[in-house]
Amino acid sequence: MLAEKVYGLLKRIPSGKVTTYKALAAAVGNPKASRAVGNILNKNPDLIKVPCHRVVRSDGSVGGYVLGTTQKIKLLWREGVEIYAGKIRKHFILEKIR
DNA sequence: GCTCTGACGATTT
DNA sequence: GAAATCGCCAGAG
Repeated sequence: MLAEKVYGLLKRIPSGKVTTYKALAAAVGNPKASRAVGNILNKNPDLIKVPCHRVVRSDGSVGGYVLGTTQKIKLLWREGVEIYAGKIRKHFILEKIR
């Protein structure tokens, strides 16, 4: 099950860093499943256990969030991630997951 | 089990 | 460089 892996990997993402849907998909062995990954996070069963707000789009844009992108950005800043013009600074993007 | 959906990605206007 | 287009995959109905 892809969802299981995704959640597992997400928990490994350190605070102050973010990752992309693509990297996440690649990490589970399916680089093209980025879309599916987003779909999974969207239906995220445990918003507390899984830091889904640390996942952004590969182009640097924030992407979506159940509580709204605004809230998402807010959370990221709180963790030390800088975002300008709705774009995540690439320096904070963890493209390789463990 | 088939069809539709979507928090995406890369490419092409 | 922004917007539309096509392709991809895993869940949900």
